[in-house]
Amino acid sequence: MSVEENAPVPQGAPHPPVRRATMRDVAALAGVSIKTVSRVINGVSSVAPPLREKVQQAIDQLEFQPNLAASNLRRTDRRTGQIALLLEDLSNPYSATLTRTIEDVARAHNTLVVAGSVDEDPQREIELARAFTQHRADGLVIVPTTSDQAYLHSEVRVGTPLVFVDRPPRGILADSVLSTNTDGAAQAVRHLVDHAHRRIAYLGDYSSISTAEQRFRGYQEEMGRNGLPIDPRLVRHDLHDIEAAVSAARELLALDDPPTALFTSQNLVTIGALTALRSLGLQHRVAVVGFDDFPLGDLLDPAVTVVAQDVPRIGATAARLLFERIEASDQLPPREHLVPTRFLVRGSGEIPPLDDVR
Amino acid sequence: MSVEENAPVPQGAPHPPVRRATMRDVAALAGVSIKTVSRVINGVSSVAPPLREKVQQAIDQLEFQPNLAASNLRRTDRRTGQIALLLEDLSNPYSATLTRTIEDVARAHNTLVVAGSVDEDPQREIELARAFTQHRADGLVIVPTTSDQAYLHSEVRVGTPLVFVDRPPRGILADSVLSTNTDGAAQAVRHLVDHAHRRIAYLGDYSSISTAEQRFRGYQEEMGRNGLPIDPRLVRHDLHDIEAAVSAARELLALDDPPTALFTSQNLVTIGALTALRSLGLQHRVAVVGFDDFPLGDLLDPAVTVVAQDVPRIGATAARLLFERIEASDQLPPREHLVPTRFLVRGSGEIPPLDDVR
DNA sequence: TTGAAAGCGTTACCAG
DNA sequence: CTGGTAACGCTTTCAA
Repeated sequence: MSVEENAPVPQGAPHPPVRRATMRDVAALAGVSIKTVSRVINGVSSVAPPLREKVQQAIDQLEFQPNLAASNLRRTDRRTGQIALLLEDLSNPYSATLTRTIEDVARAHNTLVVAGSVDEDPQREIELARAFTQHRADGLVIVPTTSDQAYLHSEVRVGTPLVFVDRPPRGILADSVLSTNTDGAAQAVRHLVDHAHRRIAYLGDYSSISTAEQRFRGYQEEMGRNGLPIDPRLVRHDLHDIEAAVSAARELLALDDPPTALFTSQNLVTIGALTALRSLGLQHRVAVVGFDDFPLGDLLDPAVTVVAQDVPRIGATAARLLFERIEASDQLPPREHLVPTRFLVRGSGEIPPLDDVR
Repeated sequence: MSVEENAPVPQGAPHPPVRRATMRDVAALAGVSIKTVSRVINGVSSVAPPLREKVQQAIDQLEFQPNLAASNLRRTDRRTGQIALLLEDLSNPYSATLTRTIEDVARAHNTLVVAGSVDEDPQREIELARAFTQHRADGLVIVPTTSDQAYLHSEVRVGTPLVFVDRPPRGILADSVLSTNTDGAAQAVRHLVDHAHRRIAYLGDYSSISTAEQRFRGYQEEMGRNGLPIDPRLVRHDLHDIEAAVSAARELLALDDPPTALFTSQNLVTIGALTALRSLGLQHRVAVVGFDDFPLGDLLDPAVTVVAQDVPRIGATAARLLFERIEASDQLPPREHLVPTRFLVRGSGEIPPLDDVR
């Protein structure tokens, strides 16, 4: 039954843990009213220095920590000091970087970040959004997976700030922050054309994803502008993971008339294509330009030429928009923000076409 | 006073947003008491079906969303349904994977995850911990940066579950989940020795970091066990970023009697060393074994042999320990959990030593 | 400058 | 099975 006498303090002591001190406890110990304690904690000026001193001592002695939830319940501004992020997958670099950038802005606004992974599962998106709503997050940043976000109708109605990232909202009007997907893809194709390629393959993610669709459009349009026909055998949609991309790339390269260059519309697809090329010993013979940068893209041999999304800027923009709405009184109409992609020339996109067999 | 009649609903409507419905509103509309609404929402069985039906209709009509903060304030179990993570940096793969794994466990416990980056700044750690505490997170997972966590004393006292990851707690007793750093480092060195290396350099992070210290110990001990002397010129501490590692590696390789193998004790240091080797054209001549895996480590040429931490298992273990304490009534004494590293042979660690000039 | 009372949205307790 | 009343920990309102 004895308590450890020397530090450190053990976790899970045999006794029921001590109750947290409340303002009432502090007030009692300091011999003042609860309201005075509140004033001291909130730094309201109108407290006489000696009183303030006594209260502060009581706070320190009791190791008092105010309960923000209780505080916010009564406060006029009704802010919980938390914003929520609905992400594709917290563990992928895009989501992780986005979260980090938003966190930095949030910190400046004295706000914490709660995040969840949706994993391209619409049901999960709805559940997560509901959970965040019931926790009364001050605002939501959403990388949507659902085809329609009308389920957020009631949140819009009560004025919860919403910012969509990567993919625009459907069924509701809200701010969004998007990359210039079509332009970026067109630039990639143009780069390959400028390097004398004519048989350029497209390897893309699920075509139901709006970004994939836009990137494919950029590919199509740029091919057209250069008078190049699109060989349907060189177009592969719906590649969502490395495995699928490896197989698709291998099949393309096994054609009688294989492509001399690959445009891969997404991170994992690029990695899959590179893996396939490497296994065939073709990594220095077939050109590759990928959409989305990835870690160590510059350490590979050849280094990978990519259309990089400016994720930090996307995150910062989204966070800025969100806090503008959280803190502003007058609400402006929703806007769509475009963040330009950056083209990073690093080697794989500058490989010349293999000599054709004519 | 008119409401938009057609979808989509605009964000930032000119009218002041509608007030959220409360249980009181639902009760009034359904013609029942607030308590009955509460029962319906919490799925308590003892509500007559017809009543339940009426209440449910009112809930749907008003788009009522319960306020969890208010609920938790009154509830006996006092859980907020949120756990907090104090991480090194949300955007690095270790932190991101850890977060994701913990999120998965948390989801099964109907709990959300709020996370923050400490950036190796002790002051930031303390501030973040205080913020999480004031939000009354149900438990904390901490990758500590401070040298002493006595500042968490009051949290331990009131029984907030705490789990330390990657580095053990100091100044308090709490659960921890650690990798087998010393063993893993020793295994790396042994591997190099088995491949006939004798001049093996150590490149490590800040020696103040306990994991770096342990990994260095593993290096020392294994060198000793093999009767190999440690040349102080081949030991470089306090390399915390890629830049520093590049410089250090270049210096080592410029020695009259350079190392034939490098053991790098951390992610960024490994990348720096590889960068230096590549720039010198030595990537196929000098062996490298790194601690910590990194994305695409298997796509480089040569692929990188590493001692990989099992981050998913670390995260799952930490989350499991946390929820055991959150949900258990009887508290066991804190434990230290060791998660074994995995040795991944991929190429860079199997390069034989260059012929010495004797 | 200080404090008493009411209230935030919900659940606990105990009658009916 | 249902509801009234008190209470959670804090801020607001208003009076002293």
